[in-house]
Amino acid sequence: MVDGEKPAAASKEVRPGSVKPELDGQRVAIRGWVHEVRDLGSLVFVVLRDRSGLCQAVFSRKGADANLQAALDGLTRESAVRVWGVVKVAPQSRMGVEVRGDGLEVLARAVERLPYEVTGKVPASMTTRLDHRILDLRKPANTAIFLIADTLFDAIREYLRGEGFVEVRTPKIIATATEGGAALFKVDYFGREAYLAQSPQLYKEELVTVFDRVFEIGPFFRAEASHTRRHVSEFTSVDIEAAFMNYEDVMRVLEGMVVHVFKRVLDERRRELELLGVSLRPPRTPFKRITYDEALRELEELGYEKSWGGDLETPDLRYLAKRHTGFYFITHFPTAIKPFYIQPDPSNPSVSESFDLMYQWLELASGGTRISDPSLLRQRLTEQGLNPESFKHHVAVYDYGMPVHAGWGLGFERLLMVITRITNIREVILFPRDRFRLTP
RNA sequence: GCCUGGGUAGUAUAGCCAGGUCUAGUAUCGGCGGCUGUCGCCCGCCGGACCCGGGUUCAAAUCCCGGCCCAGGCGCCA
Repeated sequence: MVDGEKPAAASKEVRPGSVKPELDGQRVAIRGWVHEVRDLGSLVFVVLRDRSGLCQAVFSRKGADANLQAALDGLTRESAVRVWGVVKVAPQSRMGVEVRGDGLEVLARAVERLPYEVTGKVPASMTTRLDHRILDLRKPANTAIFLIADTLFDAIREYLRGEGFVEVRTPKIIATATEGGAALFKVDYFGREAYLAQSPQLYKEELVTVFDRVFEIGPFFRAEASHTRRHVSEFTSVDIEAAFMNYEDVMRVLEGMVVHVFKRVLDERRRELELLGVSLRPPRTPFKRITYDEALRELEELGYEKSWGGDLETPDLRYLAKRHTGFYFITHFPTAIKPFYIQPDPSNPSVSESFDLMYQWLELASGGTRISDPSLLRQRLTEQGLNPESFKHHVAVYDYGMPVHAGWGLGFERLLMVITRITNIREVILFPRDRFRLTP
């Protein structure tokens, strides 16, 4: 930086993404990261980037003072810099506008040789991308995913609060397996055995007797050795639970929330959707609903016979997706394949008041009416081979006025996959944890 | 856990099936030089790699065995 060349006090601090033709003639200062440098000799183009977007600054070496010369000569990609100059409409530039640079200060220099091409000139494998995740996230299309995620969080909270839900946090370190089923991570809790929570299920049910409607957005853990594009060890769940509601009521909350989220993303994240090449349309409610029995019948029509009582497996769901594009619910699963807390249908106890929200063949959420009768709950615990003694704190709550209630859990990242059209869940998690990856 | 496929410069790949012509090609990258309108800038020169161990063979990036690491599918689930 040079005497007399410091940005004038009058220059306006702007982000790269807000350098628009409307600012023509304005003195600006911009902080960001060097996305690209194209050095033509006496003319140097520097593309600046931050989360708002890109802009081009152009510097002339002719007449540049020694400090600017030195800064341009030693400029490396991904360095954090401050650039100042005058905005000019520039038809000869593809962006249509650029900053005629007067000065450039390197705020934090990046090393010459990066392990990863942020500009995307060379493709990178998933492993390489995740090993250098911070550089990978700087790629505008990847940044876009998480700006959309930010809107998702906000839209979900906005919608659920609007429906009278109170945001809560339940423990992630627990003493016993909550539901059986999924494998849990064991942790050493001051010498005692403890586990990482796989869901807030029991806590959120208990909490409806206090707040009547609760929701939680939080991390949960599964120690399954799964190795697919839609499973990770640590994921984010959006959970709700509501007193005085049944499965049909919470299905309406769920589809309403999905539509609301789509609308907010469409309103606020046009640029990001464009970066991802996604054209979104909000789904229409009500979503299609088919029962488990109907699903079996459809499978049969498609030529895949399946005996009643088993869970719908991945291949089954893929077949069903041929008929059901977009969002749809599958309801009334056999009681036997559902967790102990699910309410059997009073008119036919072999099926339950349960549902899964599907997007094509991807399971996004599952939920249902919960058992509210204490003796039925104890009976179901025993039937599922669980020890009622380990659930005594939970079951006790049912003796203190537990009304009919219902809820669901939604995989946040899976919804994000649907919206961004990303097919590997690792890409929609900042720092994913899977069977093989614990760092960075 | 089971099944399939794969590991070549910092990154992404060609070569492998049909061993020798590979002192391993290309792109990107980094260094140096040139270039006043680039926008995947361009041009020239330079730099950098066969996952590890063993075996077969006159000869191994290439074939065989073992190991390590990874990707995907399934099961299970969100």
